[in-house]
Amino acid sequence: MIKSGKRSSSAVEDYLERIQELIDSKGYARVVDIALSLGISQASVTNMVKRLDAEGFVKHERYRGLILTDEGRAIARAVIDRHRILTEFLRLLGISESEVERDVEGMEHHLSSSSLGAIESLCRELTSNRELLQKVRSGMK
Amino acid sequence: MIKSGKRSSSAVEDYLERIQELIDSKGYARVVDIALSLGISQASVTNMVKRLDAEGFVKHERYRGLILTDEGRAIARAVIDRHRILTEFLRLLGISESEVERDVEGMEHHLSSSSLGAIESLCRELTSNRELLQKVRSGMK
DNA sequence: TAAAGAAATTAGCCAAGGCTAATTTTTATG
DNA sequence: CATAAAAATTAGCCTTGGCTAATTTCTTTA
Ligand SMILES: [Mn+2]
Ligand SMILES: [Mn+2]
Ligand SMILES: [Mn+2]
Ligand SMILES: [Mn+2]
Repeated sequence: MIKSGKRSSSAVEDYLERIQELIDSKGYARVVDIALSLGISQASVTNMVKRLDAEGFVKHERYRGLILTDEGRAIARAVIDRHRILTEFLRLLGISESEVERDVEGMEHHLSSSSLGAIESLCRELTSNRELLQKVRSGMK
Repeated sequence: MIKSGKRSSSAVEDYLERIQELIDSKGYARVVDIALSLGISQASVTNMVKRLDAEGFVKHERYRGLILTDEGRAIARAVIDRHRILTEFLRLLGISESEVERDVEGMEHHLSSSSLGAIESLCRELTSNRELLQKVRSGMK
């Protein structure tokens, strides 16, 4: 029996995604780093961390550190995956880096795993078939 | 000189999209119809209509009707376009209708026109090349 | 080891976008 | 044309997720 897990908001997903990325790259995620890298205030991060703890996505010790629960990590990994695939997809299509970032950061919260799988398959095809890729790229206004 | 027009929220875009669709299909958009078809209360619609009027997206006469301004119509048309292309794209990939609807309704607010053009081109290619489409579809888990 | 500085938290505020209940206005109908 | 029903609005509430300013706790350093 798998617990269903209610849909997380885009904001919650962005926090979990960034927390996991910080842990992957520096080994820990401090409030100040989360704030800096998401471009929001430390106070806002403290509030959200309290919420993420209450909802069981992180374990938080006041004035100390922060770790992800299994559930929080699962959500973070899923978001990071969607981010990665969507980025690969739009880059393949020749979209400018700044537009890729903006589009992906929004779309990553609205992609079912079916759609993700389909786009993944499409990326594989576009990568292995450069002629196709050229054709698609040349068909854009 | 083209007025830049600040980014509209997803909620604003959903309202304008639906208002335009109602006008296209029945000739007018009443508060009660907007509420019914978006699945929200009439009171919430009245509030938003007031906001859309204040921001110049619709012209509203109290207890009377509602029309879109040029700016409102332009936004509505753009959202409807993104909705249509994304729907075509995910359907081509074989995603179930209910997932298509959910994904599209969210993603349509986060797609630059570059990305839209690229996906449009991709749809043309997938439509005219059934062998490619089969290959992509069979590559999905 | 006492300050100073950095990090975290709290308090209090705001806007967006929902809701229900009550009221007002318009429309339809006997 | 009076009244009932439908539509629209208002009033008042709530949650989410931001903000700044003030305060508290931890860490570094002279
Ligand atoms: Mn995001
Ligand atoms: Mn992301
Ligand atoms: Mn939508
Ligand atoms: Mn739509």
